[in-house]
Amino acid sequence: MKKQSARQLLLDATFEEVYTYGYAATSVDRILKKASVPKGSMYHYFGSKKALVLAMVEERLFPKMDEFFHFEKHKGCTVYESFRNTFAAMSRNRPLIEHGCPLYRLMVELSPVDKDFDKLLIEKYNQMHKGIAMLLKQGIDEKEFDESLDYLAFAAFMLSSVWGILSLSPSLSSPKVFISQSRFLLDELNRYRIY
Amino acid sequence: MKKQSARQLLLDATFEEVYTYGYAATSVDRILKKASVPKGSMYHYFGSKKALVLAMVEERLFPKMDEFFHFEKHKGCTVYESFRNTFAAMSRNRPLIEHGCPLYRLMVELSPVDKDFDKLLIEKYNQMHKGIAMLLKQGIDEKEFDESLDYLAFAAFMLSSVWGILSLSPSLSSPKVFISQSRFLLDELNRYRIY
DNA sequence: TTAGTATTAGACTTTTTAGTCTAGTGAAAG
DNA sequence: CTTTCACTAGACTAAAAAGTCTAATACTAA
Repeated sequence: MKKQSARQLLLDATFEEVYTYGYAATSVDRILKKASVPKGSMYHYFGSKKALVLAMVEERLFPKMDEFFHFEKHKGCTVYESFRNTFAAMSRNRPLIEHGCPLYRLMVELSPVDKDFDKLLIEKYNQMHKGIAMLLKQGIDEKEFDESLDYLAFAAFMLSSVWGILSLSPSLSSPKVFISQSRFLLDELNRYRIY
Repeated sequence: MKKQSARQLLLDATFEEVYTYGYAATSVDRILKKASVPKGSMYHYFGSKKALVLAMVEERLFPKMDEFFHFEKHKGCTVYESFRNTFAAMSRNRPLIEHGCPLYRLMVELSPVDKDFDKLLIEKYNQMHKGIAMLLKQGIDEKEFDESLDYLAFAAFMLSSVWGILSLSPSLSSPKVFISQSRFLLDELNRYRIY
């Protein structure tokens, strides 16, 4: 399928540019140059800069999120251990540690000023929140965690905290810092474990 | 001193525009219109858009931060209670809950791409981190908290988490959500209390 | 091969951007 | 009163922005 090649190149370049510079500071011309695609092609596939970036969010950013954040019970692990493993994997993910969470960065920039972006980004937020919450709930159901754990609230807290840590200035961010800070989340979760 | 009035109006308008739209999406012309100040005056006081915003950060945003985040031991309170009070006060601060932390939002947008902004914002980060850490340290010294509390790491975690919570999409943010999520930070701190 | 559609190409337009320039105004000091 | 200088005023410029347009080209199916 060579037919989609220009479209795919555009989405790839758009992800990189927006991840680096943010939405407002990204220019269509720079995307075209990076993708080596002429303007006519871009406006053939996408109606506007905004439409291009919205498509990029769905087709590049969301899948990338599923790669970064993997909240499922790992084989032969408790729920607690699964979170521990996931955090450890995140700390080893260079782009994530260095550039922060692409979804959250876009949310910080655009959610307050654009309801189309807000709606789309919140869809993914809800999905992730639900994923984490269900995993915590599973831990409660399987008597790993105490019933007093407010799994919905804690899932939201985990998301906020992790995004907060990841999206600090690159000068403040490193695998070690991520491990050190995320440990407090694990410790807090550990409070609810039943021995 | 009427002499400084145009300058002050510019800084006020710049804070509002940048807090709302971010740096890249803020235009000098809109600032001038909002402040009702002609262009000549602006370029008399400030050499460029960037210089204007850097001045705004120092003269408006930083003082605002000291207002929002008040990490000192409150009179007649334990350190734990002081944090609890500060969080409660933050949850009642409308602009903070609705628009997020202005420093963090700017850090997310600019730290990765502009070292002048990064340097300035990190200065404030370090100051706040130190303030929180010293307060925790005081709690350890006064036997309120166990020595095992890594006060530097926990102070960093608190900052990241609070910023993460505050700067979520406005659709996800509310006083209740802030209280519910920040409670986990207090619970975690509570683990280290000596009774 | 050919007709028809999808894609490419990039010059062009319009709007907006940051920033410049020069003439003027007003207050304060001599 | 007058000189001086900080400040005002906004028209102007140049660059960059998003988006349009038309003609050429490459596929694809008949």
